[in-house]
Formats: sequence, C-alpha cells, structure tokens
Amino acid sequence: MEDIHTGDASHYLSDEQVRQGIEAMFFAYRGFTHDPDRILATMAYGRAHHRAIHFIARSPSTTVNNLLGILGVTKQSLNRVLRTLVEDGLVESRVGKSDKRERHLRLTEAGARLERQLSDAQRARMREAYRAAGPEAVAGFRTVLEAMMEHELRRKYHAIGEQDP
Amino acid sequence: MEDIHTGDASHYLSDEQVRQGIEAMFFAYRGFTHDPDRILATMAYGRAHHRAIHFIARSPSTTVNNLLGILGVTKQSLNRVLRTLVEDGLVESRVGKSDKRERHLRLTEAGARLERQLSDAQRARMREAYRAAGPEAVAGFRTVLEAMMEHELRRKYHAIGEQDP
DNA sequence: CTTGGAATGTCAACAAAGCTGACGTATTAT
DNA sequence: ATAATACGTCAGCTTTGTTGACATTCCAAG
Repeated sequence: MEDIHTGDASHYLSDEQVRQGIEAMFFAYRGFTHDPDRILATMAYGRAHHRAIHFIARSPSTTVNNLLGILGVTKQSLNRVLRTLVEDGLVESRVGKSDKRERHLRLTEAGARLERQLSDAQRARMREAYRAAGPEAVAGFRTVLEAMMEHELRRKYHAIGEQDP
Repeated sequence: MEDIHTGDASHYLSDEQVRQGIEAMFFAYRGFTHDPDRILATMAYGRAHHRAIHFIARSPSTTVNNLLGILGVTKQSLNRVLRTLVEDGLVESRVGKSDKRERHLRLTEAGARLERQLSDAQRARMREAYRAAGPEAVAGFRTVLEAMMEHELRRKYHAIGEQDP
C-alpha cells in the first residue's frame, strides 16, 4: 500500500476533505455578507463602509492608524470611506488629546443606529447557524478559523475589545 | 460536559460570542485568500480567475450557466474572466454535444498546472490549520460553515463533485 | 415549418473599492 | 533644528462587479 501523502496523513487531512473545506469557506462567506449587503445596497454604502463602522463600534476612540492595521487597506482607500461617513454624520473624528496628530473615531447616534441594524442582521444568521450546529461545533469553528489567520492578524483579532490597544 | 456547553444556550449565543465569530470569519478569510492572491499578483490574474479555475477543475465539463450559478456573478463579469483564460490557453470551451448552445469548460494542461499551484498553496494553509485544530474542531468548523450558507448555495455546495449536476 | 424562448457571447458605460505615487500640514520625537 | 509620524488629499490606474441592449444559435412547442 503506497502512501501518496508524505508523512502523517490522517483521513481528515485528505485532499478531498481539504478541498471541501475550501469550498465551504467560499460559500459560507457569501452567506456571511449577504444580509448586511442587502441593507447597504439600499443606501449609498458598501461592504467597506460596513467594515469601518463595525470596527469603530467595537473599538470606540480607535485611531485611523489602528483601523488601517485591522482592515489591511491603504489610508487612501480607508479615507474615502471615512470621509463619506463623517460627512453623513455617522462617524465623528476628534483630534487626539495626548497626541494631537491622531484622530479618534467614534460612531454618532445615527452611526450607532446603522451599526445596530447591520449587526443585528449579520448576528441573526450567525446565531442561527450556531444554534443549529451546537456548542461543540461552534468551538471547533472558532479554533479552525483562528488557525487560518495570518500571525499578525491573529494578534489583532485577540486585541480587539481590550482596554489598551 | 460541565464547562461551557451546559445545554444552556445563553453563553455561546451571547452577542459578544457571536461578534467574535464574525470577526474571526473576517480575519480568517483574509488568510484563506492570502496565498493564492500572492501567486496571482505575479501574473495578470486576480481572485476572480482563481475562482473560475477552481470550479472548472472541480467540475470538468461544467457549463457556463452552471458556473454562473456557483459563482453568483453576472455572465458579463464571468465572461470577461473566462475570455482571458481561454485566450491564454488555460481553459478550453467546447460546444455541447447534446445541446449545442451550451459551452462545456475544462482546464488545459497549462490551466491544470496553474490550478495545482494555487490549490497547493491554499490547501497547505488549510491543512496546517486543520492539523493544528484537530479532527473534532474540523468537523465543527464544517458544520457551522454549512449552516451559514444560503439555502440555494448549500444545495450547490453538496452537488459539486457529483456526476449529474 | 415557424416561432418563442433559452443559452451564450459581446459591446458600452458605469460604480465600488482596492492600489501607487506625490505632496502638504500639523505635531511629536530626537 | 531636524527627522519622523499621523493624517488628509489629489490624480490616475486596476480589478471586478453591475445594467442595458443586442445578435446568434438552437431546442422545442405549436
């Protein structure tokens, strides 16, 4: 019996299994963004706005630079999104207190309202998937996702919601 | 059976837990596409080409219409991608035998080579994540992802790799 | 056999959201 | 004083998505 898999090839590491995981990831991500996308399509906003709003809500008073690191886009790209959000009164940009070069971002009341609307839709699907899959599956889900992240992003993932970023 | 999964849904269904899952999904998807993206950036191709190549490899002789349903884009968008792939000799488009309106798509030798290169990179990360997380986590991962899909996409997900689509 | 509709391809125009490069302006650090 | 940092902005380009319109080919129903 020849073993095409060099080394420790258990059954769950077969190419076929891994491929199915890749496809599951692809299809699931579509579901993941589907509900917020539908809401955003009715306004002049897109997925990029959603991401900015999400992480500003999660880390109130975050700086532009910090947000850049989380989102992984250029400042020009983020600035375009942020500018419209500030103009539309959804995000507030305050000059830093200790370091006046920094801008600290937070949602306004209207921004928080939109965030809640988007978040509710996205969480509803996630919650239903969690409920259907059960707590052990959820734990595994989280474990694998974390293992898939880039090293640097895993660090940032854990830092979110903490006091001193 | 003690700690977190007590049958009491309140813990793992808390907003905080669900939000963390959403963020994990966001960061993990970046890792998921990172390696193929790096390879594609050295050529004149992007993520859209990768997706087309992947699903043509998985369902040889698939039709354009079938591919449209899987990828969820417009025919114009897919056609642009497909045209360059055909022109570059990575994909072959054959007129259908029973229904001559249909075009059946398959990878050429060169196309299969690129597919392997992209697939190897993506699978390596996936495989490593699977290995690190362990088989039970992988099972949970797959279960939750499937529960996150849109109904119609879940159907398509299961249909891939079967004989009669 | 004619014809309606399905599957496909293609043209044009546009939008969202990413990118690079260059430059300006505060502000802070050295 | 000078250098580095944080931010904003202008200009231009790319990828990948969208509509809408239209031609071609072909199957199937009348």
